[in-house]
Amino acid sequence: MRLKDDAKVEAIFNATIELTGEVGLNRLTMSAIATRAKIASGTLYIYFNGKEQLLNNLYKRLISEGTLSLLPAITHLPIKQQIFNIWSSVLKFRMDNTSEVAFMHEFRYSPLISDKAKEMDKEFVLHVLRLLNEGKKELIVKDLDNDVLFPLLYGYVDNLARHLTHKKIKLTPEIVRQTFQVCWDAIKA
Amino acid sequence: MRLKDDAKVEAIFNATIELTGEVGLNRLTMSAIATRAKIASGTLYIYFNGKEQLLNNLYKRLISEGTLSLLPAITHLPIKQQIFNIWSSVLKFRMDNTSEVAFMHEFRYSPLISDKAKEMDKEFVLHVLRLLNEGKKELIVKDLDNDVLFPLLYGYVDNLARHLTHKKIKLTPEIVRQTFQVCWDAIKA
DNA sequence: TTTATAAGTGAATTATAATTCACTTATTTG
DNA sequence: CAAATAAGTGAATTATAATTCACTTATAAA
Repeated sequence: MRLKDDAKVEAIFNATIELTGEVGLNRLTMSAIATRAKIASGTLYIYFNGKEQLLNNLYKRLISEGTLSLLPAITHLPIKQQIFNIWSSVLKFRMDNTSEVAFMHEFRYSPLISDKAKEMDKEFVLHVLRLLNEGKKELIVKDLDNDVLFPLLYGYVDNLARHLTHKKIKLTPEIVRQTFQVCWDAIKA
Repeated sequence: MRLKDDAKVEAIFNATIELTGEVGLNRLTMSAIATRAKIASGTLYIYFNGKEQLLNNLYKRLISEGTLSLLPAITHLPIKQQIFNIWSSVLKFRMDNTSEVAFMHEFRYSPLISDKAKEMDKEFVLHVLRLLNEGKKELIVKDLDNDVLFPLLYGYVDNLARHLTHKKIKLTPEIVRQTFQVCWDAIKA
């Protein structure tokens, strides 16, 4: 018997990301994915039950690469330092993987997304919320509800990366520094 | 002869907004729109050339309601006050019109959007950028590039409104105050 | 080697949804 | 009121894209 080919899954995922960037989720077709991945359309159904499953699997994979793997291993640094590290790596990831991020964004707000996929980044969010809470305990972060603080960090990084990418502005250490300063001023006590 | 019926356009727009919220742009069909608007599918094509035109027209209408009309008439207030007024009205608009905002968001990042529609909010953005520039001149706003400052305001309001809506948190004057304070601390010199 | 099994194929099928059009109806205007 | 014109209808058509399946190939295991 023959075994499934990991390289094919990669090719399928890459094709999906590329095509979504080019034509969007709406006009993304299974046959286009197959052609781009250099396989037959039927083969897609050997690897995935259908379009939704394919997209959800890709999304879950990207979320784990784009969030969990960015959490720093070292957790004994000062809070501000830890938040800076996360800010910096998330911003860098989003600037370095624009097609992937575009896919994630479009998919996240589409009705194709499954509940399970939606929950994938929960662990990452929880980590940041814990940091904010510790910061409040140490009196270095504003004593405001996380529902008010978290959207600032998330909304800013999301929009900033999109904006810089759109205007073809390269991410420099200076920009990382400046934007973190803006963030920190926003949330610091 | 018979005249076109403005109320029908309204019904079509409302149906489109509702349905997009329920099933998303992907599964939004012309027949569903027609049924919901209580008209025949063919009638849609009397009012619009097709799906793209319908969606783009709706988007343009919503943008002008959701941005330009929110710009304050009075322009002689202090910069900080003006920014607060805009912050407050944009946040309120976004919390009060969640279906419309969801449509706008999904459509904006879809490939169906026309270049002209994309430019609709330019005037609004320019107004805010002018305010930021004046703030810098008065030394009350950080002397950073607008490419760094603007995404904070836009990203935060966008994400905050979505987050509060999702968690069914009502917008109180206290939240408006707190979130503006966060913003202002972020951008103030 | 052989063979059993599952991957791989892509034309054909099926499903879905956009759009058209021959016809009916309402309303304006002379 | 009658005629003209454009709105309004929805079944039929057309377009598009998901999915299937009878068949071919590759390869792991005997």
